Amino acid sequence: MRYLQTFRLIEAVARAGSMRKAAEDMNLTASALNRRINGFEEEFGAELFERLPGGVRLNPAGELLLHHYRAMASDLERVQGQVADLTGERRGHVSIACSQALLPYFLPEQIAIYRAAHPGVTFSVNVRDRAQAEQELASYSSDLALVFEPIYLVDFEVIHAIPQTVDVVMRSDHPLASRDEIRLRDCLDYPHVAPTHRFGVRHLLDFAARRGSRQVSPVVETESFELIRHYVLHENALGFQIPIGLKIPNDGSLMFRPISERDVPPGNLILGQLRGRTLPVASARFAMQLATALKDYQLARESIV
Amino acid sequence: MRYLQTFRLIEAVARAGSMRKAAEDMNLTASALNRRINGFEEEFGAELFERLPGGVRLNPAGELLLHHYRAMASDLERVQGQVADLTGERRGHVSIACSQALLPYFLPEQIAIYRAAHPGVTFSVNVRDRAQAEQELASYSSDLALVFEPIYLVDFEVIHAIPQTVDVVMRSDHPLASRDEIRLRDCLDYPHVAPTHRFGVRHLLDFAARRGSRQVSPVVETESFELIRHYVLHENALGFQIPIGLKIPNDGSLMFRPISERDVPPGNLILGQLRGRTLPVASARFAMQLATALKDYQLARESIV
DNA sequence: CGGCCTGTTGCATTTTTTGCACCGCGTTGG
DNA sequence: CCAACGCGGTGCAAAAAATGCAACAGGCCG
Repeated sequence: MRYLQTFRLIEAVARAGSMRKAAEDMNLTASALNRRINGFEEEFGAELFERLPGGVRLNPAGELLLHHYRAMASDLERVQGQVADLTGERRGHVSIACSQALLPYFLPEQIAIYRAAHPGVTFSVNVRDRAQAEQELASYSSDLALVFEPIYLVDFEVIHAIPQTVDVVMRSDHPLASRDEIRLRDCLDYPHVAPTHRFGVRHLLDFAARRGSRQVSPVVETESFELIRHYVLHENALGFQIPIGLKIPNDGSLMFRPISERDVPPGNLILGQLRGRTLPVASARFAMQLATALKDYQLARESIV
Repeated sequence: MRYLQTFRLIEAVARAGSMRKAAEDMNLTASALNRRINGFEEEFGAELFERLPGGVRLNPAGELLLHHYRAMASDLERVQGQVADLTGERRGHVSIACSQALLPYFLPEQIAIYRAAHPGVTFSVNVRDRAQAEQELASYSSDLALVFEPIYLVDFEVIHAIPQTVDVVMRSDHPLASRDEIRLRDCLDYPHVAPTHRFGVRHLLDFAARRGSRQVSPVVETESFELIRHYVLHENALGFQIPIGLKIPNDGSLMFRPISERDVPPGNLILGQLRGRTLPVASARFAMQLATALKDYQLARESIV
């Protein structure tokens, strides 16, 4: 939409922190950009940027306007999707911010199912930790968030939630593999590999360990759950992950078991969106599919247990 | 905002039903307008109008887009209001759709109170019946609605409600003036003046009369409550009105008494807005003031009775 | 059929936007 | 301490976009 160009320029300036840099990014002369910004500010009735020596920065008015623009642009996309629906074929784009655990099995399968029914719909999958995911929603960068143990913010609206235990991942020949019930203290006695504090799994572990006057002291600390899963095969250490990100490999080399709920209570895997926002049709439908799939997943697990 | 001009043109075309008429309204040539519309349709990816012989009409896609525009324009105004707040002085505009009963006393007083505190805020007061008022909200033509007995629609969100009896308005020398309790059947035996069916008062009267196998048969039927109040002075007939629109005149010529609640149950005077909409600051604050004033008004009446 | 209204298009004109060169200013670094 | 650098802002001419005017094609009505 050409008429939104000014807003895109404002956004670029805000991002670059400098008119000249933004001008280069947007393939424009600094002077042209400068005049558009000044012109808009005059028309709008207020300055949008603080002019600092060395660049510019959004002032509160600019923040407000930029937020309005993002909300509006997102709503326009929704309308375009609805119109595309009207004309027959289903097009659109779904952007989702999610935790790492969803990457190996759950999300790829769900996206494939959706795209089989609606080939015109494209996807963006952004891997974000629980704090980033909600900012992602607030800035309209993602339509949906599927996150383990998010830090609840006011703007976060829960669509669906399922509990997830924290599981121990280990080699089949690990001493703990034969235990009926795995206690946290047993895990901490063996070498273990854990995610960093940014992740919900670690948060639950730390909390539970402190309660038992113990401490999580990983031999390897990482931001990658994929690394955790592979590392335990080498050192025969323990890893931690939520079950939705786990699947017993065919060769039986790896196995996983929940930590006793007496020690570590289950966390929540939560599907959410920005509060009060009307999602584009494609995203709204995908959200419904995810909610159903999560529900089915939970029912299946309960019936096994 | 100059960049919204295309949308304003689209709205004008939709309103006029013809590009040439709209072009005249907007001080443009038909050719220029035509090209802007066609250009936008191409950019948008869908036609907005059905081309009929004799003019154009919005198609569903156009309806959707126009609704998006109105919502967006209203949100932009909200942002401008917030920015004005930021820079110190409170500016803004409040538009309210209301029933006639609010015109003589309640609304003028409330607006004056608000403007005394915030001289920068201007007002639009649109008199609408209970059906129109909600369409007024849905098209973003009014921020607030204050209506007696509205027909609830899905898009209507109640901010505050107070009950209002249906009162009889009469001259002090009317035979019913001395009665302790006024029954509906007594009223219907005397010549009476009533509003048309569009109004909540009449709706309640009709309903109550049917229940008693009677019928409202006014000697004068009108859309103006002001006329009702003045007419009863001449013929010495009975009029009907809700108490918030009534005040005993100094000369004591006119008086009013509620109809027994056994016959006509009280209706609701309801302050509402469009569901889910974030109101501009000025409107939101005025709504809060109105809600408080309505509450106080109700408390004051209850303490008298 | 002819008048009348509709949306649409080619072309000249006007208005707006852009690019280039330059200014003034504050920070930075030799 | 002064020169170099990067910043936002401005005057002016060129480029681009929007507009007005006139004319065209097509449906409707008397």
